[in-house]
Amino acid sequence: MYETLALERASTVERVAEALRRGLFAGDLGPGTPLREVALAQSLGVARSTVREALQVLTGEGLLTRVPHKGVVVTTHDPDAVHDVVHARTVLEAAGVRSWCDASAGDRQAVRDAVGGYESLAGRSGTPEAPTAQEVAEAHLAVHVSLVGLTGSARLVAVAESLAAEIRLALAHVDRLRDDLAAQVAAHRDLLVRLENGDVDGVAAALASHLASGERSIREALAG
Amino acid sequence: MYETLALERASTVERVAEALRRGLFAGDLGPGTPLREVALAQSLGVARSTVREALQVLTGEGLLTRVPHKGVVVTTHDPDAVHDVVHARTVLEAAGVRSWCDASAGDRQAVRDAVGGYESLAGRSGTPEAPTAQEVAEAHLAVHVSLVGLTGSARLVAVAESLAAEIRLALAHVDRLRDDLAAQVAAHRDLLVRLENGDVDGVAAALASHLASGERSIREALAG
DNA sequence: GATGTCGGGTTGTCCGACAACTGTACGCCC
DNA sequence: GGGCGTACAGTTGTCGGACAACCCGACATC
Repeated sequence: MYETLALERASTVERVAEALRRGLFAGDLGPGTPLREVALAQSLGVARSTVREALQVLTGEGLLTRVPHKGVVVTTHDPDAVHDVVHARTVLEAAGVRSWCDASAGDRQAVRDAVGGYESLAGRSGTPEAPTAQEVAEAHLAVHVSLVGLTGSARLVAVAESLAAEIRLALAHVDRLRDDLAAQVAAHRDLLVRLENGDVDGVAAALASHLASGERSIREALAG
Repeated sequence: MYETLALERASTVERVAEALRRGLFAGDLGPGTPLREVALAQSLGVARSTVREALQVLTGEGLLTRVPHKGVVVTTHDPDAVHDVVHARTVLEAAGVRSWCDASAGDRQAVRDAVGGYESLAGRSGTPEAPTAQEVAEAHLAVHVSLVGLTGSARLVAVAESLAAEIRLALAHVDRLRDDLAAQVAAHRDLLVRLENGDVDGVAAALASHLASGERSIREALAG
């Protein structure tokens, strides 16, 4: 009984971390921006120790970088780091695709749902309730994470989400993927169709090139 | 000039975290053991806030688990968690093995060195300077991590190390792998030989069964 | 037996303080 | 002018203490 009940009590640390995350993804806090502990504590109305804990949480997630005795700054992504993240995602998602046949029905359905969500979001573009760039990026990344979910490993999914967060951070400032949104969605739907048909190797290859092209556009955006 | 110079200044937080890690891996702190902040602060001679930061670091690494308003305890591994970790490692190491041909010479050499280190350590067994169980486990895990290194992704290596740490924790209390140390070493040497011969698929399969058997012995040890 | 109350122990958060460290600016000397 | 030592302001790293919120078990009550 009462299985569906739950209550969320966010600690102050978690609320501070969440506020910073919002600022990060919204682009208010660009890469390299230093985060001063006292200033944050004052403007948020919390103690410095609380801010420190929140900063440490985000540092653990790779969003911030701590330099001893100098402070915490928003992580900057050099091309090598971008490549590393994309490479890691390629490995994880390829592993997920390869286990499509062995995956549980629920995990497979999660992929279908994620693609469907991406589609329906894109379908709203141009209407009064057009999705924001952030929502689109979110839905897009959800598709990719759901592929990793096919491995059935909660830990790998957590890693994939962490990697996605890093990429999202790099994209927060350079979002110009919307020009070909329809094509993007179609490409992902195509991947799913081929998966359902058992074309595992083909999907893996297509995925690799999809991610590589994504990496290129991020690099260009960072360089420009 | 001076490229080889370096100096390590460990912060107090890091020293506390390291001390706790030692206790964890040595088996002094069994799964489920609660870690009281004030008591730790007193016995280590540091402030409570410092202990809190160290605990948060280890919590981020998955070694400890924080329960709100109740405290931090040593993470306990149910069979599902063990399976998840082993499964994740299988995926990562298989990915590494598959990229043997594309890997850099340095990464390949790292595998050879790791296997060599494992062998030389095992060769000392029975002599006056016999290796401790902990050293053996360390060398064994180093081999597996080096396989992930073949992917060339620093982030995946970091994940592999974190997973290895979790397993090492589960093994800290149930170490009875030494009975067949020579066979273990030989099996890993065999993997390397087959890799050098290009038998990628064979190695991947052997690796999977090796990890699965490792999982079995951990499960048995946990159940017993 | 279910419910209400109380008290001890622990965490969550805040505050204030100070040493250690970093980067910069200034003055000095060769 | 360039190298060197020093002083200074800003920031982090660590400390100690304080108190409310909270969890849990024991006890009393209905």
